[in-house]
Amino acid sequence: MSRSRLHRAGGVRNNNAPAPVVKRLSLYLRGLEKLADQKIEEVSSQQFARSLRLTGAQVRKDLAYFGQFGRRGVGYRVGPLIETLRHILGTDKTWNVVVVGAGNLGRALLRYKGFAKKGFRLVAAFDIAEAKVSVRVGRIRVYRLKDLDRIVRKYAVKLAIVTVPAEAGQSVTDILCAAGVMGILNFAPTMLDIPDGVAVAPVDLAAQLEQLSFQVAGAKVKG
Amino acid sequence: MSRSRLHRAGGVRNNNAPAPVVKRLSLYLRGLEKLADQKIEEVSSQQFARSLRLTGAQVRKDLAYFGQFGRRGVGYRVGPLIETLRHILGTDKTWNVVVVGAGNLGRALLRYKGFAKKGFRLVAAFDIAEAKVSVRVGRIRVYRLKDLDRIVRKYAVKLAIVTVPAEAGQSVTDILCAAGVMGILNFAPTMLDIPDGVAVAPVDLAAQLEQLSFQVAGAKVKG
DNA sequence: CTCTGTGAACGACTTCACAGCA
DNA sequence: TGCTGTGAAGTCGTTCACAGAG
Repeated sequence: MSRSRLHRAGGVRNNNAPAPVVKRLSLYLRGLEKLADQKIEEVSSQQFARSLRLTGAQVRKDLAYFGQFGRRGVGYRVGPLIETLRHILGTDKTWNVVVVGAGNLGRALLRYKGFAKKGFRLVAAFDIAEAKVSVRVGRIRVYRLKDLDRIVRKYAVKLAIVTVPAEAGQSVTDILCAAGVMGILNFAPTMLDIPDGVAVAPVDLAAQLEQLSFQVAGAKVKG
Repeated sequence: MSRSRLHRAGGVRNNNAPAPVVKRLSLYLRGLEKLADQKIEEVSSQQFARSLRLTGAQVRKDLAYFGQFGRRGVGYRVGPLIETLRHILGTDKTWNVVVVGAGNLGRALLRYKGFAKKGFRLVAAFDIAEAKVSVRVGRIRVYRLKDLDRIVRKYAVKLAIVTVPAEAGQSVTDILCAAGVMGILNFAPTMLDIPDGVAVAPVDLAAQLEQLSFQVAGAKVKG
């Protein structure tokens, strides 16, 4: 394909890329942002891949799922590619996000600065414990669960972070989905039943440690 | 293989299973623990798989990487399989773990009860900020970074959780590896250089939200 | 008959290798 | 020459389907 209209327009293809590719897009974006901090304006797939412990071919093929962003003989322009990836990932616009569960983890996430830099704005938190309700964590207020529907609609919230105990995970999820939330970052160590069209990203911290345990204990067997 | 010595001894094969299989092992363990809570003692691969949104064949094949644990015509015994999976994952013994970085996230993890249930004991935390040093978070004390080597050796710590800013990730990692840590759960949004034999599990929370953003924004295009 | 364990078939992702453009 | 974009080849994981045990 030579100098397609798509390329000139800066358009983005979406040939339903495999999930692993989309996962790496986030990694690429982070890597590119680091290069931009270093005032590096151009990078070849090879150079860039090395810093991520991948291969140039993989970077090129991954990006090619979405369009033609490189320049032959040169490489990729860092700034424009950052813009493009943000557009693909949908983070060129700001997302309002709520946190359900104002326990230790929930409060820590409410204070975490990293989300804002990536285009996510935490707008409210929710908890069932009266003691936690109405207080502020950082700038964000903790509401009663019964206010969830109202607030989610008011701020057009599409993404939620769930940090409640496993037992409460499903009921909270039902409330979120009913209110129109379309994506859930789930820290509750339980499987959530969700309607079609809603996405869940599970994060099981204990399971992550288990994986390390396996690798460390297993290495002993081999070596 | 019929009634092998391996099976009767309750031994565990390790035919270097693929990473996705090992990842699911943690999921299986969680699911089985839930069944055990419900006093369910036996389960077929089919039944079990349904609750995890997988197929029976996949569950059977995954487990078969490590041995023969089922009974034909019956299914799997929940209790013994839990023991087996813990043994495979290395969590039948307790691991001492340290947390480096006593910011919001680090402190939240220090208070998180879920680790203990899975065989991980947090023994100490570390931070560079003098204001955070010497205080206790829950039962765990926060030490100066210069005490890390001593403490890690004293408690034979092999696993660490890193919750420092991206810029500090690498230097903290070097100190951990020098002290003998073999596995790092990394919340710092940066790529860590580690010696051979050391394992890293990266957890990029902002990237997880990006994945949801992609799915939610992308769904709009299709539907 | 039920359900496991497992080769064989299939499909998905990655790597290779090179044509084509700058 | 240098580097991208991409079919073709190869590898890895999943699903199928059935023999065999209980």
